[in-house]
Amino acid sequence: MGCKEIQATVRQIFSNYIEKKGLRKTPERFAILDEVYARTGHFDVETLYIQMKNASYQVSRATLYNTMDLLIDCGLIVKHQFGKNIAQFEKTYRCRQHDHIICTSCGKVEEYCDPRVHEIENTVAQVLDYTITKHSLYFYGICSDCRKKNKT
Amino acid sequence: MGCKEIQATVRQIFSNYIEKKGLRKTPERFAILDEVYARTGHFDVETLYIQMKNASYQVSRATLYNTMDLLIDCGLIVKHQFGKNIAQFEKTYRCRQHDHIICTSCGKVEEYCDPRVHEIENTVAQVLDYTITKHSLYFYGICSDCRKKNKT
DNA sequence: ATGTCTGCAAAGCTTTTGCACTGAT
DNA sequence: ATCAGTGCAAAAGCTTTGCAGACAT
Repeated sequence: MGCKEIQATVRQIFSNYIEKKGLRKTPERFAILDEVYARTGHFDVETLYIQMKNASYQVSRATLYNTMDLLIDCGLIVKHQFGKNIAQFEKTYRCRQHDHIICTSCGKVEEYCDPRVHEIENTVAQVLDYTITKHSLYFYGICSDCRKKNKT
Repeated sequence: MGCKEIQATVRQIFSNYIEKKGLRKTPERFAILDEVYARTGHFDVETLYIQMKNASYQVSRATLYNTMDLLIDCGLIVKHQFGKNIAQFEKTYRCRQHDHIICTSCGKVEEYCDPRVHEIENTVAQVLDYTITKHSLYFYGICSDCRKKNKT
């Protein structure tokens, strides 16, 4: 599936969601969705704002925050708080579900996937009687590069 | 081990830390430590500030934030970001290590402990070559109470 | 005595809100 | 023609910072 097809598909998902919720299909909302899906990796609202200001489409911060909430609600993006006060976002469609490890020395973020996370999720859901909708798992530590540098 | 003994012990830990770092043993720092360890559960800086203002000891927000950083650094408290922008803190000494599940409907926070988290940690550390110092794991969902209410 | 720590207030940053205008339905 | 959505700017809320005075060493 190429970039164009993914764009078309997520637009369709978003479109269905908007209809279902009885909201309006504004050009801003789809422009933001495109911009989000053109990005790779993590980003924050301010970065997206600057980028869209400089590029073809102008949007306000208010609309960006509003649309982020919609995209989260329909599952097209996820929101992270990597220990800072700046929320980081990440697209999810056609992206393998994964968790993150952050190097506290250089700030590098890497991804991994371990099926045991879901096993734990199932156990916790059963024991505490929750309907779990999402999880967030982060490991923090020192990456091998930083370990070497510190020894020098 | 009673409350008094815990207070004495954590004061000693903090005292050693301050000496090792070449910092000063100010009354404010120990007053904040006491207050933190007198609390149960999670709290934010503003709550602590109000409480200390109303109680025997007056401290500034600046000192509170400063001291929180020290207490985190010496491992006497941990900092959480439960998806909001308000940092939540929690004491750690003599507290069983645990993770959290948050009800997205009523905001209730419950705790659980699953040994498989450490197994995942070990695997990730080995595969990606990190020295992992901490992790944060949160599940989000709907608790049984809220599920019942929504059906009414 | 020295220089770190404190308190206060101001500033900084991200996010939210109020309001008038715009545009999707 | 409605009224939800947008943009702008102001406000809000948590956290950090600058600076003068206080006090631990």
